[in-house]
Amino acid sequence: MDDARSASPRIHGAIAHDIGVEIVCGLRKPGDVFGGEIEASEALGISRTAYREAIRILAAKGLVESRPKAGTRVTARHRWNLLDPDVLAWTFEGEPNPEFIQDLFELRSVIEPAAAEFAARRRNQVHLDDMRSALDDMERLGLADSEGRAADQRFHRAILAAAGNEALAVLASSVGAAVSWTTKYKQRNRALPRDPLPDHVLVYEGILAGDAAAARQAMTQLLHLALADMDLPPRM
Amino acid sequence: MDDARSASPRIHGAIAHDIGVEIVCGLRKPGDVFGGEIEASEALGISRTAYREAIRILAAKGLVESRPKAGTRVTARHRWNLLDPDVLAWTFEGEPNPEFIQDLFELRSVIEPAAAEFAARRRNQVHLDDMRSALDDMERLGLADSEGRAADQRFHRAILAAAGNEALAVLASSVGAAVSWTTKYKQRNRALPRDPLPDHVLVYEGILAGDAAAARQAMTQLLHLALADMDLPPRM
DNA sequence: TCAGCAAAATAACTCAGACATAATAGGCCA
DNA sequence: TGGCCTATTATGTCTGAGTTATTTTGCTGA
Repeated sequence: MDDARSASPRIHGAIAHDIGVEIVCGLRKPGDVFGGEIEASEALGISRTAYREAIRILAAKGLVESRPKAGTRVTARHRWNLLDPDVLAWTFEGEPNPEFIQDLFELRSVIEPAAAEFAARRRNQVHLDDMRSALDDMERLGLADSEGRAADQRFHRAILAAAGNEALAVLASSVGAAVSWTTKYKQRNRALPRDPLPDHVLVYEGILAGDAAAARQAMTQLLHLALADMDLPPRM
Repeated sequence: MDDARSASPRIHGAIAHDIGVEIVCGLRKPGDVFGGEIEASEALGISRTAYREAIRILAAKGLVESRPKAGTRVTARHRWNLLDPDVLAWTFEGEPNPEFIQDLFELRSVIEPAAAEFAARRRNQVHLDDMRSALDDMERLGLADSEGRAADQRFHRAILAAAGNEALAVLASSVGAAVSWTTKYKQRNRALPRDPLPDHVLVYEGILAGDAAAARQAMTQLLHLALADMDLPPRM
């Protein structure tokens, strides 16, 4: 009937997805209690097994908490793993809170310049080759093309690899994906205020030269450009 | 017998914990396949239900992946949610990779100065009062005392609250907790190279004055001090 | 009236066994 | 050799029963 589901998620995954979206979208608020397993599961038309596994997934991401007798309820928002890839994706399926989007952009503006700085210090030839290659593809294809945007992401991934910090890499990867949801969401129907390629090249040159300060500065500049593409009101 | 478990984890939680620790400690390597559910569950002396729910938890954190016929296997490390609070805690139960610890310190040295900077711009009186109060407790109790260290954490939490960035806050909270595991792990049996309180006061004064650059600088200084307490070899 | 304790109620939790589904492996045929 | 088709197998799903832990209720006694 209403199978707006994606490829082939098993039932528990699909239910976890659905309830997860309901939570992050605010349809279910912190403190809200789920009906008992039997009622809730048969309300969804699934078995208790599948329902329970879905709840386990949500609990693993800090979205719900279940205790005997007390029942299962949505946890306080500060307990949520907001940067979990799934939670992030679910958040951007609905219409995410503008303030949260700002938070993510801000977080990226903290992470990526630092990554560029580290990359300038620790890059090796392979990293530089990857960046150069991605840059060439970007120039050849342009950012209007989807492959061109893939090249853009390759460029950023190469920088993260060069930064040599695993924790930073997984974090930036999640945040970067979320931010790209946003830009895709807005369909980038108008031209960018300025060609972004020169800024990318500046970042690359800074890293190539091993100039940490220059790389950081160039990356900051690049992100400001991306931010200008959004119509988010500037924060203080 | 071997009940090093915390409060009252249900079976599935306990098993998820145990297997999770085995994975992050490298006892089970990426690509390793788990035996079939029936064998694995009865090897652990539990039912298939509980075993499956444990696997669901691990899958939600990106540590394992299971597909029909192919079986359940440990995923590649770059897929792991390294910053998930549980994964972080499990990592620090074993003897974590020194490089990863360095990564976390480095990540904190990226996040917290930025948080201090934002806090200097956005703090209100309540935030300032919280910081001041925490600072007073720290002075009164000292960092040798456990309550004194709790005050230290309150200080940092107040800064994060003042920074007004939810994503930054949850992230810093996880990383900060992990870093504190490390320092507790080392039992801080020797005196700090310098009294950390003056540095804390400098951070506070920067935020109080609304001087973003000063707050950032002071926080960076503070973290360098904490880093010096560890015996990690300095990176380039 | 209230503090403390015991019993009942209720929800999640665990177990066992069966069947369904899907992806792989291997054989079969052209 | 190449592609298709079947058999295998592990995960996925369902059902129903029984267990456990926590909250709530209600009782008792001070």
